[in-house]
Amino acid sequence: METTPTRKQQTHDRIVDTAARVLRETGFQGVGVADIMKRAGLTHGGFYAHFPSRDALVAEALERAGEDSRLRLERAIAAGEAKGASRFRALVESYLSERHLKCPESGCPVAALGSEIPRQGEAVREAAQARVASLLTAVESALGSGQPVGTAAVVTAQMVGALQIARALGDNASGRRQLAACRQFLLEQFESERPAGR
Amino acid sequence: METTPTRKQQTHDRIVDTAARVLRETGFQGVGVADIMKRAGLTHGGFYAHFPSRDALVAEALERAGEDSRLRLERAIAAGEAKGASRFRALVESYLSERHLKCPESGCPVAALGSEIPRQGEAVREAAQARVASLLTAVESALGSGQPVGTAAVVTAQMVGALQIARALGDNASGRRQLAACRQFLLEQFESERPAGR
DNA sequence: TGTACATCAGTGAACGCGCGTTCACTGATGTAC
DNA sequence: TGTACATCAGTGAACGCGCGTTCACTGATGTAC
Repeated sequence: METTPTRKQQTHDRIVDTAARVLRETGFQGVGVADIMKRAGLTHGGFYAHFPSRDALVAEALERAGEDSRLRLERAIAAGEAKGASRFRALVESYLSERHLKCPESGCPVAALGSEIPRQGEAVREAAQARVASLLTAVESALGSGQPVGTAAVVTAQMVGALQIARALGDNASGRRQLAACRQFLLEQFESERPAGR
Repeated sequence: METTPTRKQQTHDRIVDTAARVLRETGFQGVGVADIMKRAGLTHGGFYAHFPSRDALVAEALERAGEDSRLRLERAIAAGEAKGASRFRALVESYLSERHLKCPESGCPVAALGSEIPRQGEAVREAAQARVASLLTAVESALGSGQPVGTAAVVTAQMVGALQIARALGDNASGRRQLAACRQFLLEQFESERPAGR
């Protein structure tokens, strides 16, 4: 029963999308009710017709950001496979790409917000934990079979840490060196399985 | 010419120490002028006799937090060596300890604040970059010689990412599993050099 | 098809609150003679 | 050693501002007949 969305649902969606971008770009505290509404082309007064509180929006935006990012990764993996790369190589090259370094607003929310998660209220923290779990699952599924238990945890930690350190260092030579070192290591270490046809 | 600190210098020091703890516990936005002064046993009015702005305090607190954490790590490494462990093992076991998981306020500021660094003002960002560089150096010096270029970057990324993901998951079984997986991997992979006397 | 009315989505002013910052003042410490 | 004064560190009230939240209202959309 896939009905066409009502006007209100469309607006709700637009607000969440806006917040999902701003959230990754400016952090949890950067999501202000009035600002998000303005960016979505609305006035702030209507906000509470859509969300019971600011935190509810943040939790929803986090979920949206995670879905965005997961789909983006999946597409990159599919594109890589089509070119003959392994799923794991495609994952690593996409996650640790210079594009992801430069554009947190369309990237992984775990990397963009990691250190702030433990300080959030319960609803937001739970939404964030679901995103962490989803990222771990995505990494697990990109790894070839036959990797020891805990490999997804290792790879995920390294990817998230690498991106954060590179972003902290800045979009310059030291940041890019940090990314490249981790990219190279992960591929040498874990790209065990060749794609079909090799 | 090591003079005894004046009364004002002592107070300044106490404020910075307080802020260095609160900063790691509650993040950049958690450092409020009035709150920090109150915790240091003062009223907020006197703040600007010590610092030109809130940001100046944050930058100084970040530096202090980094020094705190570096000294703590060095002591742990020395203690580990005394018990016959390699420097690298001591580093990893200390950085990825359950204590560090539970107590961000006395731990590494890069792990506690990583994702927020790119969004800070220039002075704070520069102080943070110095802390990242210092952490990379500490890891480098704990690694045995003969590791390929970029190994410190790899190890640092993994440790920072592991701690953040573990903290996001919470101080429970899943958080501890995350830590343990990375601890084990790092030791198996990089503990090449045995301490003197073996 | 056209009119009357109810419902709905969004507006904009207002609120209370906490924040960073400023400043006139006070009480304690230190110095000059 | 004791007194008079200058300097210093810290106090507490006040400011302007931005934030999350509330609410009476408006104009558009949809429904009944």
